[in-house]
Amino acid sequence: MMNSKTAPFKPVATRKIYQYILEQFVNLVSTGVLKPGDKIPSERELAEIFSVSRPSVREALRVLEIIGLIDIQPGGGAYLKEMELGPFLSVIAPLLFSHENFELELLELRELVEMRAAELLPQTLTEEMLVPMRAALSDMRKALEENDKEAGALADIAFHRALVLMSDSFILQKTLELIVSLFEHSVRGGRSVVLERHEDAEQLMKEHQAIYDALLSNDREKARGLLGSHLQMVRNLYICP
Amino acid sequence: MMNSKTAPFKPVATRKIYQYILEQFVNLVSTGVLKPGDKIPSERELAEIFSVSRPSVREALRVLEIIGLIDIQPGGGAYLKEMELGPFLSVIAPLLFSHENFELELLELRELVEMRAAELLPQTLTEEMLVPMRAALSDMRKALEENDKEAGALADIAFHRALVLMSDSFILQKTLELIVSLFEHSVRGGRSVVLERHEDAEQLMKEHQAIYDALLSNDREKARGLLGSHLQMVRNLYICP
DNA sequence: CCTATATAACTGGTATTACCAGTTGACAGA
DNA sequence: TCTGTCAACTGGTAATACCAGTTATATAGG
Repeated sequence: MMNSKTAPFKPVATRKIYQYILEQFVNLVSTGVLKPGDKIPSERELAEIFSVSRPSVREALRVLEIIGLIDIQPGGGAYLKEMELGPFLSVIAPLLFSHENFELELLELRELVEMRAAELLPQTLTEEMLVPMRAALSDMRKALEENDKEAGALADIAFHRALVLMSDSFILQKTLELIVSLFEHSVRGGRSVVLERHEDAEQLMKEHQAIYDALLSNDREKARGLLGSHLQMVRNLYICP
Repeated sequence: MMNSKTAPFKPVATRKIYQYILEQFVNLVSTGVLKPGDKIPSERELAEIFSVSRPSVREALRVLEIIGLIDIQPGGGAYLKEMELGPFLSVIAPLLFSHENFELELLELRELVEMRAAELLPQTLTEEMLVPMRAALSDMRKALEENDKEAGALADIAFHRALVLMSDSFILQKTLELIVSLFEHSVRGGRSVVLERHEDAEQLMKEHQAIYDALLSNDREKARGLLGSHLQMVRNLYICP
């Protein structure tokens, strides 16, 4: 065998065709040339454009589908969308959730993220910044009145999303999205997010309202304290439902 | 168009063939039937086993490759491995790093994770628990003497990995892995992890040593404080290199 | 007998072709 | 105008072939 010292050559990287196609797509998306909603040419057209066979194109599209960058409608076509990790997570979820206590640890991580987001809130909160949070709050109130637990859970998530959004930290937002997605893919996820007892939902609603009020009066410290106890209560609800 | 209220039917979910294959693989891995190192039957065999065509098998394998669950050697075969997010991240990295300050925010998230891990350390630290950390420390010392910056960076990561490992929090470990992987895929990543100035490396080394010493004497509070200032310094080094 | 080389039987990568099932839109008939 | 049909798409799947590698075996040389 030839020693690397005698032959100072570097291995020639041989990438597969689908990787080149993938790279082009990702680059076009990240540079903004391709935007969500855009329609992707048909597989046959792409094969011709890239001068490759249709299977190669399909492998690239398969990956784009898994990373949640395109939506493929059989008979229709493929459309770009805002990247979402759902499809990917639904594949690897069984691997993650085989670990004991994973969901509880997820909640703890969420606590960490949101408490940090609360620290990073801007000095002064304008009325405008609070709009998404207020919307989530009113949604939650309506859901509570109509006893629509599904909508209530969604509004709950929207509230916390709105909070992290105000922190203006890209990575905290992404991390929260990841946590939420993971929770949705958990075994108990679908049910545990939806509160069974009406009084619990009402209690959570009040806590959200209190946090919002504190933020409205620009008392960030108070809001952070309320958020902390709120998250702790959510965790308790999860442990003993 | 038929209203959903007049027709209480639910859409018939039509899953694609590759998804069924994918599901079987993931389930077999998560239940431990298939383990890392196992060789996967050839594409032709799998096609026969599943009674599908080879392209369908290939699409499933393509996804398994992207999620980093198998290693495909052209001409050789496909082997299962411990799941790693590298291949997946290398695809979506351009999408994430198009955001300004993403790397800095990554460091901040790491700070959050490690500080939390330091909180979760067990009450009493046995000699055994500290073995990985001590190993990383000695690696770092050796790398410093030999002026091997590459090895030094690796040992640095290993040190922090060892710290989070002691927290016994699965999700914190996974989150740190994610952060490290993301950093490796960043544009500056490869270079910025490697310190240029020798005196900086020596300084970091001393701080690591101090953290280790504090843990060895079971002074968790002191260790946590040292870790905090250490991480802050790393961030400063990153901002003004 | 042992080693080295050549050969054969694999492997995955890619291309080609074909057919099916579903969607879509235009067009003709009521 | 509405409705049904039909043609031209779309993606999903299959079958087949060939190439370029690897691996194992067998064979020829020492």
